[in-house]
Amino acid sequence: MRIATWNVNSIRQRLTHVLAFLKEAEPDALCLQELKCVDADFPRAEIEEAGWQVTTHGQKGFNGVAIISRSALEDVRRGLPGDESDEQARYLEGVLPHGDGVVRLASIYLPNGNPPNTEKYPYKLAWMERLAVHAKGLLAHEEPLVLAGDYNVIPEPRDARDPAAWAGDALFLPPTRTAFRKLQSLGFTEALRATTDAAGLYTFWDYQAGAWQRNNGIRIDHLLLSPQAADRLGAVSIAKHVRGWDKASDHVPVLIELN
DNA sequence: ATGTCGCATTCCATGCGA
Repeated sequence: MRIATWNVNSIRQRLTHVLAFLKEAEPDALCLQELKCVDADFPRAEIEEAGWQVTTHGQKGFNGVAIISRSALEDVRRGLPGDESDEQARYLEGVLPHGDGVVRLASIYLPNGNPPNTEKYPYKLAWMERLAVHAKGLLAHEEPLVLAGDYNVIPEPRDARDPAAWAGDALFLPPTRTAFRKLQSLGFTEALRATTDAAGLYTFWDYQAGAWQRNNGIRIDHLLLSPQAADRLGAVSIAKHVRGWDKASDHVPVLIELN
C-alpha cells in the first residue's frame, strides 16, 4: 500500500499537478493540505473522473485538508477534537482497507505559528497538545495508523539547509521541536528517519529569494507511524522533482510503502 | 531576510497568511 502526503497550496491552482502526480505515483491514498477553498469549490468531479474517491474538509480562503483514495474512506472524522471553539479545518481522519485488515489515516495541517510573539504560537502549541491527546487514543486501537501531513516542524538542524536562519522561527523553536518529540514518544515512528540519517532531505522550498534554485529547503512534511504500521514500512521517498514543475506548490509530496 | 504566491476584499490595489 502506497500513501502520500502533499501540501498543494490551493487545490484549485494545483489540480493539474495533483492529477499528474496521481497518474505518476499511483498511490492508494494521497493526503492533501492547504486546499484554500470550501468543499463546494473543491474540483471533486475532475478527480473522481480519474477514478478516485475524494473526502474533503475545506475552509474559505485558507487551511483545508482532504484525502484522495482508491477505496472509499470510512469512519470519517473532520476536525481535531479537544476544542469545540476551534473552527480551523486542519484535520481529517478515516479508515481504508489494507490487505485483510485496515489502515487508519489522517491528513494533518499543523498550524504555522508565526510570528511567535503573537497568539498564533500558543495556538500552535495547544494544537500539538490536542493532537497528542487524540493520537494517544488512536494508538490504543493497536492498528496500523498513519498521521501524515504538513507538521510545520523542522525536527532537527539537519532538516534545514540553513538552520541558523530558522532559529527564532515557530517551525524550529525549542518548544515546537519538544512538542514534536513528545508526540513521537507516545510510540510513533517518523517514516523518513526510520530509513535514513541523511541531511539535506527537504520537502519545502520558499517561493522567495530563489530558495528552490539555491536548494535552500526545510523538511516539515512528515508521516508518523504506529508500531503496527512501522512494522510494515518499506520504502520512503520525497518527490523532489515536483518542485520543478511549472507553477509548483512550495511543498512536494512525501511517499511511503506499507507492506 | 524577504527577490513569491494565493486568497479575499475596502475589488484592478492592498492586507493577510504563509
